[in-house]
Parts: sequence; structure tokens; C-alpha cells
Amino acid sequence: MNTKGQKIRAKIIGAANRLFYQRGFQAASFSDLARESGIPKGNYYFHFKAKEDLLAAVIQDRSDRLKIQLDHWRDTIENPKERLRRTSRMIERSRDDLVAYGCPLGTLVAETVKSHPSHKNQLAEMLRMIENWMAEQMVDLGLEPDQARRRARAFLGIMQGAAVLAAAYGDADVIAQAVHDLDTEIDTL
Amino acid sequence: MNTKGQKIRAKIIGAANRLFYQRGFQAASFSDLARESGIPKGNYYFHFKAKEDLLAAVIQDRSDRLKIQLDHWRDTIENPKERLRRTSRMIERSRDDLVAYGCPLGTLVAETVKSHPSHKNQLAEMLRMIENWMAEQMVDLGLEPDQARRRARAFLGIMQGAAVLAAAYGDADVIAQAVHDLDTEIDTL
DNA sequence: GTCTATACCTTGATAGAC
DNA sequence: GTCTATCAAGGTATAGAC
Repeated sequence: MNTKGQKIRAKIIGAANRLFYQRGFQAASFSDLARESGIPKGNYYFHFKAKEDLLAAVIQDRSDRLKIQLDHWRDTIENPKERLRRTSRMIERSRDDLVAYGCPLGTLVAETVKSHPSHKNQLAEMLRMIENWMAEQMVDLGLEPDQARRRARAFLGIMQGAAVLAAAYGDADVIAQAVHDLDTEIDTL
Repeated sequence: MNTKGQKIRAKIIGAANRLFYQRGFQAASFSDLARESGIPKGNYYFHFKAKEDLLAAVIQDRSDRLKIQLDHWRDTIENPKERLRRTSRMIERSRDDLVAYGCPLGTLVAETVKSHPSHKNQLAEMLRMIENWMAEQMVDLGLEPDQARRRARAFLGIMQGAAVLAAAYGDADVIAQAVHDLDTEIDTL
């Protein structure tokens, strides 16, 4: 009988995923979640011991889906440069959200590093997943592993920085510039 | 008789400045502030109508001091490249705080863009102040204004991105790499 | 397994004594 | 001008009916 339970659980995670992103983890209350998801407040505590456990599940969910996406790109795209370009296209496509709410990962880092350090490892792992993936593609292009790691980290930093500035300025051009800069860097690899 | 009042006000801003950075704006309560500053809770509402007004004063205070710093560098350092290098040295010097709490500006952007949009302009102005200042030095180096703005924005993005990753990874090496990348970029200007 | 009602606490904010 | 006492509101979390 866990199909129904799993379904409600997934629905809760889905609603929390969106609200934690759009309002922030601390600011999103269970009342908000209940109202927007249609699932009553008390129900949350059957599926998750505490709000922090719900956050952990949300991060895990994002991580799982990111992994699927990265694996898919790696397995279906032959050209390493083209694979790399997918990352810049990803932030280009989500630019409106980035302007409105910042990076889903980066803003969560900002919150959790101060008040909820228990989630830092989960978030760091997710960022490392992206970094490692980009480094792999660079190695495929012939870069030395050390050099690849450095470049991959710089790429990730550019993305994170662009998300912060885009949100602060409320200006999608910041994303456009970052995408352009990343793409021209990829060309020179 | 505003000397004493101003002094208490300044003391409140000082304590809030630190706690808002180390714990985050939402997470830092008046009880925390009262305990750490020694100034009783009720007193805060004589000097600031609401918590948001205190935040506005804190940001203004940071902005004022940043302006003084940038003006000072502009007026006392002859070599434009050396002026630019001061910005990378600044993040290098504060790297322990960046690792522990992220960027004082960037993390505040992450919080306010979602739940307190009224402060976005203040923060955006502060970031633009840095961006404009760096662009000025680049123009002094002979870059076209448009090109200088693009590069300055990229520089600022690298700093913000490095702060996010350093905090997420809990690793000061991220800052070291960003400083190195910035310095070598400055060399090529 | 699901939902309702509620306990308990902390928060930002206020009223009024000094 | 400064501080104490307290408020109403809203938060997370729980107990227990269904």
C-alpha cells in the first residue's frame, strides 16, 4: 500500500521544491505548503519527521534528477564541446527564474551555510557533481585532469556569480553575457 | 543631545551588521541582537520602526564604508592595475569569513530577492558601485567603456561565484583560485 | 494512512514606567 | 531617551480521531 503513500510524498516534495525555491527555505511555512499543495499541514509530519528532513528530501530529489540529466547528455551527445554547451544552455533557458529567484542551489547554500549547516554536504555534493561532469568533458577534449578541474570550477563559479548578479540587478542580460562568455571559452578549449 | 542617541544607534547597527551576516537576516532575531549587543530589545524600536528599517540602515552603513574605501584607493594609488588588484586582495583577506558565511552582499541578495524585495535596489546599487569602479580603472587602462563594463561585470561575477562555491565546499582554495584567475586577467589588460 | 485540532514556543512589535 | 513587561500572530510539531 505504499503506492499512494509514495504519491503523496512525491506531491509534497514537488510543492516544497517549488516553494523553497521561490520563497526560501525559512520563509516557506507549512501553512504555505499546505495551502498551495492542497495537502493538510499535519500530513507532512507523517512523511517527514521535521522541516529539515523535508529539505533533505527536496535536495535529494533535485540531485537525482540532475544526475539523470547529466548522464543522459554524456550518453547521447558525441561531441564533448556540445556536451559542455548544454550547461550554458540550461542557465540560458531558466534565465527568468534566475532573475526572479536566483540559483536554486546557490541561494540554498546562502541560507543553509549560516543557519542549517547539516545540509551543506548534500549541496556541496551536488555542486561537485556538476563540476566533475564538466571536468570529464574537458578531459575528453584533451585537457590535463588538474587543468580540467580548475577550468570546470571556474565555469561553475561564473554560473553562480551570474545568477547572483542577475537576481540582484533584476536583469536577464547578466545571464546572456555569462552564456556568451562561457560559449566562447568552450570554443577555445 | 543626539550624540548619545547616535552612539547607541551606531552600536545597534554594528551588532546587526555582524549578526545579519553571520546568521542571516531572517534567522537573526532581536533577542539575539539584544543578547550580543547588551542593548535591550525594546530599545531597538526607538531607533528603528521595524526590523526592515534596521536592515536598510545596515546596508547603508556598509555602502558608505565601501564608498570611502573605493574613493581612497582611487585617490591614493597611481597604477590602475594596482588599484584593480586591491579588489582581489580584499576577497583574499576575508577568505575565512567567505568560507564560513559567504559574501555579505551575495547572501543578502539571496535572502532579500525572495522575501524582502524592498531592499533589492539598495543592494543592486552597492554591487553597481563596485562594478562601475572596476570599469573606471579599466577605462584608465585604455579599454573602451562598453568593453570595460563587460569585463568589470565578469570580474564581479567571478568574485560572487567564488564566494558561493567557497561557502558550499567549505574550502578556501576556491578563493585562492579566483584571486589567481583575477590577477592573471588583470595582467593581460 | 490521513486529517483535525491544538499545544507550545518564539517572533516582531507595542505600551507605558522611569 | 531608555528600558521592562507584555501582546498578538504565526511558526513547528504533536496527539489522537477517523
